[in-house]
Amino acid sequence: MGTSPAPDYQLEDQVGHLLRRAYQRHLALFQGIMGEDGPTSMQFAALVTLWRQGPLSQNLLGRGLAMDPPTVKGVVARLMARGWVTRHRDPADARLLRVALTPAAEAALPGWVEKARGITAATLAPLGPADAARVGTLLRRME
Amino acid sequence: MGTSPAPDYQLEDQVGHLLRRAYQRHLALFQGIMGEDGPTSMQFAALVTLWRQGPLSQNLLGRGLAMDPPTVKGVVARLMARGWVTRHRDPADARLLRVALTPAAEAALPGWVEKARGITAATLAPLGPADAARVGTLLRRME
DNA sequence: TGGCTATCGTTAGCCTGCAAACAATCGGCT
DNA sequence: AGCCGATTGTTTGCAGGCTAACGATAGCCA
Repeated sequence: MGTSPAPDYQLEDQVGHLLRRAYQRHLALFQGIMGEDGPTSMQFAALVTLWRQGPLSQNLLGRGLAMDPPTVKGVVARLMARGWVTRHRDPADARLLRVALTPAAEAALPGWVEKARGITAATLAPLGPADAARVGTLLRRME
Repeated sequence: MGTSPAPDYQLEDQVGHLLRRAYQRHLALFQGIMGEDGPTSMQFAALVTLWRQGPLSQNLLGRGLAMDPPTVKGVVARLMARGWVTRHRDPADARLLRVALTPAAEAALPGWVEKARGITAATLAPLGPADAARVGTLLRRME
């Protein structure tokens, strides 16, 4: 006679589970719309950040994206391998690695941003415009 | 003269980014409250599901948790290593691997569920009760 | 019976994420 | 000059997550 399962703890009702599921669906939409040749979700986030802010140190880039150093390193390495980013030591401060977009990435970014708008729209599609705005506000307060 | 960055595409406003950040914060709270000796987020989800539903095949367990087969395999392997779960071939259907809780896990589960309630509360703490309910409803519609 | 198809699980390979320990560099302060 | 603390990046090791390709079993149906 083990303890009986807590009858009022429903996994499917927990915020954590709901957040994971919603993010999971978003990532699937991202990959589907961006396609094989496009960047992954985090790769795109890094590229857009570099586009808007110009070359950044690995560390600063990571901070803007809420990624810890080992993760940034991996993402940047894959961006380099794909030819979308270069990495050089900062001459003024030898600790920094300046990450910069390549021309290829700059050329592709406008198209990717358009797709990204579609991805956001698809993620929010089940909600009306008013609820889409609401969920944005609420999630921002939960960060 | 590269194309100028899309001025109205703000990464921080995209649902995907907000979902990731909120989930990230939730996981940090989970780990902090559950502690070193407790299960991880997904390990706990698996254990609770087995508690409520009884022994399940690996596949069914994964379906209940929205995990694909390779991921389930890893989670179950770690649960076995921690002594919280056993795994046996189903005598009636040789394809199935029946996963079942150990007495150790059953004994610990009530305490873990209590902590899990605290984790949900902590995740939703920035919101009032009304907004907490709202975000649940909205996320469920986005799944 | 024999074969077809569906289901279940595994492997390999890739990507994201975290903590902890470590090396290198910089800046300031003595 | 010399030291110390802060910052930056790396490595290692672990956990989760996906696709694609593959073997084994079960169930059905000709």
